[in-house]
Amino acid sequence: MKAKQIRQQFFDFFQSKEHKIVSSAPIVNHGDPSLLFINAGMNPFKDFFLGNKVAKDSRIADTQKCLRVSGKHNDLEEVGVDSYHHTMFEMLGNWSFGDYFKIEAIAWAWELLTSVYGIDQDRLYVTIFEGDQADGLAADAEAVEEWSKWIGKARILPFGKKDNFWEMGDTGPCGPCSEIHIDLRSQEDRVATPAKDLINQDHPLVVEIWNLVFIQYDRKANGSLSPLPAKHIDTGMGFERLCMALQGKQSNYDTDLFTPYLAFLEEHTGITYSGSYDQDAKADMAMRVVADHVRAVCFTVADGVLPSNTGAGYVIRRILRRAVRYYYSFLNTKQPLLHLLVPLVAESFRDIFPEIGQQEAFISKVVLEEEKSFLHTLAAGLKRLDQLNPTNNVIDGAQAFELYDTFGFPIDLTRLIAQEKGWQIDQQGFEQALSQQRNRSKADAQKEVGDWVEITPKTEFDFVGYDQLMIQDAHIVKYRTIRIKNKDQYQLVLDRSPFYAEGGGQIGDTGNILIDDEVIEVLDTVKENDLFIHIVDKLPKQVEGKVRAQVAADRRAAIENNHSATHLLHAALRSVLGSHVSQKGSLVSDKHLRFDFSHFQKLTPQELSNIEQIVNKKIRANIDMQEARSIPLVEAEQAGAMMLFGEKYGEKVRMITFDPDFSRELCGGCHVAATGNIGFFKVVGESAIAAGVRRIEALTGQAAEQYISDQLAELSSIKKLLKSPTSPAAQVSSLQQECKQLQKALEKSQQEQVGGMKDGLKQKFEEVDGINVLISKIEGADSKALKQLGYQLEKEVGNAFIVFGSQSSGKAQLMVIISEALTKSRQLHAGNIVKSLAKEIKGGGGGQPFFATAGGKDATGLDRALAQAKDHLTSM
RNA sequence: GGGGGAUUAGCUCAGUUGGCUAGAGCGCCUGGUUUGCAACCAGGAGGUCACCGGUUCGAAUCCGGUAUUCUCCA
Repeated sequence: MKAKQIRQQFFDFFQSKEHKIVSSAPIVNHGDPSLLFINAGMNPFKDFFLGNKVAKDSRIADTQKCLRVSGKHNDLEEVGVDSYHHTMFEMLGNWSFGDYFKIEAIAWAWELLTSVYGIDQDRLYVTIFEGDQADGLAADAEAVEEWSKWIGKARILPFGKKDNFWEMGDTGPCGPCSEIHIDLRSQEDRVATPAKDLINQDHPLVVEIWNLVFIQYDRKANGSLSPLPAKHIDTGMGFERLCMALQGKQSNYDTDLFTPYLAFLEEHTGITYSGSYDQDAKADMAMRVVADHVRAVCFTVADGVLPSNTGAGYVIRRILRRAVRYYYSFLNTKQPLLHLLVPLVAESFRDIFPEIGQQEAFISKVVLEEEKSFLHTLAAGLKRLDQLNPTNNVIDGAQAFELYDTFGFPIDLTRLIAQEKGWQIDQQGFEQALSQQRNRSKADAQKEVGDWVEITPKTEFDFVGYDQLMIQDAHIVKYRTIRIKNKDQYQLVLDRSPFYAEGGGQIGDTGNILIDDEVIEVLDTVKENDLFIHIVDKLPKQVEGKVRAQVAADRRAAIENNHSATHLLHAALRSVLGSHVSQKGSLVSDKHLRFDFSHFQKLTPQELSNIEQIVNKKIRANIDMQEARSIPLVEAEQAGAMMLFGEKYGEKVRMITFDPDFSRELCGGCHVAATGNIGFFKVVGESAIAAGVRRIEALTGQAAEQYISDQLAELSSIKKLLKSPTSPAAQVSSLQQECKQLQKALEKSQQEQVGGMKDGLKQKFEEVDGINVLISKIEGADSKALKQLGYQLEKEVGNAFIVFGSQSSGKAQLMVIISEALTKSRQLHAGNIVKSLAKEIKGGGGGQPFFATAGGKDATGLDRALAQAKDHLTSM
């Protein structure tokens, strides 16, 4: 059975059990710094379990794109080594939010696996929670009872808290779970070792395929458990493993989810994939690494993360580079390879995750550029490594670390090449350097977070800033002090607030809070989960009672101008450049706006001016803003709103429209009431920021006006200077040419001058002891010209000993030039001579045997110095 | 956010502890040669050594700052 069918059957089955089939949430977790990527199927539904939100449908099933690569679940270095670890994987799940519980969850799981998928019942085992004394929990008898209806008691195995009790965090919903394991070993192996001894032992063929979590308790802050009023089901089935089981394979990589990539790699590299998991089967491992990583990279890029050097982007970069490292080292490939696999990924997921295919060209480009850049990094590192000359054949830790840290050259590659050269690496030194770097970064990031001081117990917070900029009746909910880099920062939370917290690219509001005649400045507003935090300059003396909260109105108006203009720009870009344009980033401040979008070429001046014209036209049309503040996602979708990175199920969204036929976007930010407020829009910059991503910077309103008048002022002052009111550009161009000609003429004239002087000086040479000697004081020559003069004289006269003295602005200078042959035959050293002479002018100097200079403060000594010069010659 | 690099001709890069008039390959221009692929020979143009400041007799080179960029860590 093909993977595609397996997935479809899962959906069909749960649909028949009245589940709503929803699409996967984006793999990238925008806006939650504590979790960069979705790493489990239940992630997008967290709020339903926590009770923060109520699900519209109480039964849901889906397949969720997941990425496990950082944080608690760090599988990256495992991937490729074994048959079942992945960076990106799909998690099938069915969910009950306060609806059905263990009876149905267990019965349906069994039905799907055995009746629909036809898995041999003999190969299945289930585990249940055995209870925990510390928590005062008995074994999960209910689960045992339900399982007993379907499977023999001997195959229901109890396990402890570690394997069979699931908790989301330190507090909150949790409960026992029950896992279904499958034994895929051969008949002989099954006879030799009973499966029950291998469960939860990391055996590649005795694996968990489905975890049913029964959420029935609430973990309190004091560690105790209390029963939840509404019980939930949360299940997760690893799709790749399921395919392995149903396709009768021994490895996830042998399923049709991965074989297309392996086949392509075989053909492209000429190396045969043998499916070995032996430590030395490096090529096999490398192929698995590439096959796995290309999926992860495609999915994350499609969901809006680009390789970069921070945050989520850095994780993507590391995955991509790991793939390059492996094909570079073990597949004998030194050219970009990964991007060639992108079309295969797009094809493989066309029906279920169309976002890959929709952005195929873009993803390929991003991957290719990143590959190129890393291959370049590798080449530079190799060169550097080649120049290394280790003592005792050991590369010391600092050097290895420098390669890694500064030049991005992977340590395992260093090790590999070192081995080939018969060198070793001081591993300990490397680790030490690495941990020093970690500590530095940690020390920097350290901040002391003080406890919240609660004033008004409140869990709901209202943002009223869409409609009001000032309210009189807010209350302080809590406040705290945070110490960052030895500076105190004060944070305040209000029950209601007109202050917009930084998010969605829009910066946070500033303003003030008035309490009891005390004015507190609000320096910034930020969001922590759903909490709006006002960063203030001091803590109020009086914390109880009503406070007045007032947003700085002019600044906010400027922000709104820029935000609405961003929407108009986005729409204009799509109409001028095409619908492949999608937002890759955005910054909206009071000063300007910045919009990053996918597009492959530099915008022509014509395109830019078209875009400006469209935006300004829409501004002049003074279109009213239409706001749908809280509508279901589907409704927005049907209305044709532009979706950025996809949204997750169940979210209520806010839709902002400026003319239903022009701009309609999901957006949580602040906007003008009508586009006329924006006044004027002006693009001030267009540039590339990454492969396939361009950035437009623009100004609106007063800032745009100011920009234009500054430019015009500059132009008019240029015109004034040129005394040419009509065509300053032509004037400048002709001036440039004239300047160049003059420079050439000047150069020529200087050369002639030096030439003339040279002829005169040539006559002054006298022969001393078979050497052509010239000792002369030259007035008003700068050192560069003097040097040039000296060199030319030496060249033309030959066998020469030349000493020049000169002075300018009270300072004296000496220069000694000796023909190279003389420095050898007569043991003359210009540097030593000039040093000695320099004493007369109270200065110092030096140089090489054939050329040296010295400078001094005492110009009166110049004559004495020159007189002495000859002595140095004769005394030799 | 913190650490470490880099920035030299149109492009890719050399430039040793500060010391000759800053080089190479490719590309470009001129002439020659040649009906053979990224051909060969001779000559030539092209550089504010990222920018600003400092140290020094002397700075591409050392020091400080700024900008851009790469890289590792968080």
